[in-house]
Amino acid sequence: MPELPEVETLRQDLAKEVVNKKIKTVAVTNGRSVRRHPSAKHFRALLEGRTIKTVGRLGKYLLLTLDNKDSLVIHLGMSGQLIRVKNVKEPKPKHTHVVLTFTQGGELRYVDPRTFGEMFVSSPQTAGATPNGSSLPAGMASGDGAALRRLVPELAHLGFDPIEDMMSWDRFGVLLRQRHAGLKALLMDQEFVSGIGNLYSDEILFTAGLRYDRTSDGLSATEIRRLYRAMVETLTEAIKHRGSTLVDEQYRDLFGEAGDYQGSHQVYDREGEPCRRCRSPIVRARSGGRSTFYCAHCQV
DNA sequence: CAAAATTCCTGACTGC
DNA sequence: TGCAGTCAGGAATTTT
Repeated sequence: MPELPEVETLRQDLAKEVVNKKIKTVAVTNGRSVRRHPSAKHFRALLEGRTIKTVGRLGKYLLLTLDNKDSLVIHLGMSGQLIRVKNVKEPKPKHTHVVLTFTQGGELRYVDPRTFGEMFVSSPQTAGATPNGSSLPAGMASGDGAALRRLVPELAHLGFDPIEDMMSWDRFGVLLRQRHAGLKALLMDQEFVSGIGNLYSDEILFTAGLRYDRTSDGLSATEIRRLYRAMVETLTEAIKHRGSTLVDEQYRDLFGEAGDYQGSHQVYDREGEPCRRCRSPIVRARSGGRSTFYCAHCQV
């Protein structure tokens, strides 16, 4: 399941591949993937003829801004893939639901077996709640979280982006103490911090040396600092490795290549295997309906 | 058959 | 009693 590092990898590649490309046609073969729109025709009409200007990201959402200030928003859900194809003749994989064909230079395909993901076009002006409708800052390549949020009112509820929106440990501590939630649940709460899912929350908590069920308002100053550092470092490292592709998972980058970070996993999906730090077996627990992996010795 | 995990929704429970 | 926050559980989904 693509989380922040996988989505960021996609963003970087999309920025090189589709910026300044003009969308000639849009084919929707599964309406569920564009379910926010009244119809597939509506979705198509908003995209055809538009040119992609920038590629941003907020949490797990990709934002392709268009030349008319609308944004094509993409969330991959659990099994979504974006594939850049130069040769339009290439056979379409099963579960290809949306295809954007460019005027010159191939197409962008959206593939999503489980259809939890979605695409939609957002208009800053019509969606209201944007008093001054200020336009896109020139030269914005990746995400200025505040600017992106202004552009896409549908994403206004998302919490800060841990990579784009840096903050002090003090500030992070204030946010933690405003809540009284289990650390894992909080890290996965997209309204608190956006982009972290089951895999990376486990990895971050291992690196921080904190158990998943510690409460957010019960951390010492040192622990707060460790958690913040672990969050930024883990995600940054995973981005360097172009994300995680699990054995049974279907995350692939824009060109169909696997990520490389799975080999660095400390706890995720390692039940019973020795902790890389202390050799004691990794424990699997259940939290919020999800599998949780941790080291009972290293994480306190 | 169960498990995997995303967002959204609802109902239950807790503390003040 | 009510309210806000937290949390568990279910739906939608397909593959292994």
